[in-house]
Amino acid sequence: MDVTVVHWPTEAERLEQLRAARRPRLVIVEHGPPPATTDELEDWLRAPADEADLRIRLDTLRARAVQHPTAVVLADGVLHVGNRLVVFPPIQARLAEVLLDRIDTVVSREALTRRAWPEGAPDGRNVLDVHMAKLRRLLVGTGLDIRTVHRRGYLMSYGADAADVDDA
Amino acid sequence: MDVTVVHWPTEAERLEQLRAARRPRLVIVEHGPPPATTDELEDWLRAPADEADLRIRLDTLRARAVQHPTAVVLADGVLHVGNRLVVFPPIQARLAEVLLDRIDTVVSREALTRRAWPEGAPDGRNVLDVHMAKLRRLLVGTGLDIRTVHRRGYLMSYGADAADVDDA
DNA sequence: CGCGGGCGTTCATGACCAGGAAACGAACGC
DNA sequence: GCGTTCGTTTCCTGGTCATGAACGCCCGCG
Repeated sequence: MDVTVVHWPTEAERLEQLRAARRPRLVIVEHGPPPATTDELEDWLRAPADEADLRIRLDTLRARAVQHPTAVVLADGVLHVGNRLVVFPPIQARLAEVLLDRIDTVVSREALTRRAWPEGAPDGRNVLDVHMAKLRRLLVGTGLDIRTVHRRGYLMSYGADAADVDDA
Repeated sequence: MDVTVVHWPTEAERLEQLRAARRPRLVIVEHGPPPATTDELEDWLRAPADEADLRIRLDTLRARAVQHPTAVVLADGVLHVGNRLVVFPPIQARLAEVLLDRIDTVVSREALTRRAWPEGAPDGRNVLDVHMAKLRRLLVGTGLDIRTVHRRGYLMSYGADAADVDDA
């Protein structure tokens, strides 16, 4: 997910497109007032832009974009986050599905169990825990994050994971 | 909800407080790199700040703060503040519910006790106090704040948390 | 037919959590 | 000051979760 630099007001139309696509963007304001928005994926700078400052604002935007990883698709045991692909074994895949589905809300262990083992769970007292642990490990680096809510279930959300920003 | 202007690095500590309280703030950078964050309630400018630009950035921050209502939703033991999620244990969750429900008004200890322990309170003379203390701790960083009103109960409101910043 | 990899399950152990109780100090209001 | 109310910390107990390691199963492959 990279940040686009766009000039204003010369490239107004391009800016429009970027906004619509919800892509992070930095506006270089050549003259006049900067374009108005409250979108946190947009920032601006005045025209003779200091190189270092520009880089800093770009970094911030990039970091924000990662925090809200626009895309999360899942199909066939494959999770797609940002530009990363993770492959899950069947059980973890089903768990991830439910959790994503109800992201930011608590999902009971019971619901999870039902989805993970549609035809009856095994009954080690502990199976779910183990699979959650494995799932967690598969998720590191994706910006996705599972918190456990004591005695109530689990909760998936976009993480304080501190995604590793590898820029080119 | 107003935006605070704070200088950097001179007032680093004050900035810390504002962040914790999740109050919108504009950092005036006197020298060196600006403080790092991805929080959309923070922005920065270099020191000889242009008056008009400053006003614009302030406006943006204010708009974000309103839009992104220091909002508070609660469901299932999860408190949603800004873009942050906090998970409460059952008793604190119920306490928080009542207090939020009647935000900015005093809630009697008695009412709190009833809600927290629907089927009869335990009777350490002191249980409620303890749980309030715990609740308070869970709330730091959310911008939410509990004041006690002697002999009458408790009162929840949005941060006086860092409102009056007069420290040594 | 034996091997190895991937996956699920089981087990053991230790960390962590919530709530209650008690203790002690601080703040309150007369 | 003084009794009372409130805040915070500490300890304790039952219970829940996390995690690594071992085990077994299925299946494809040489």
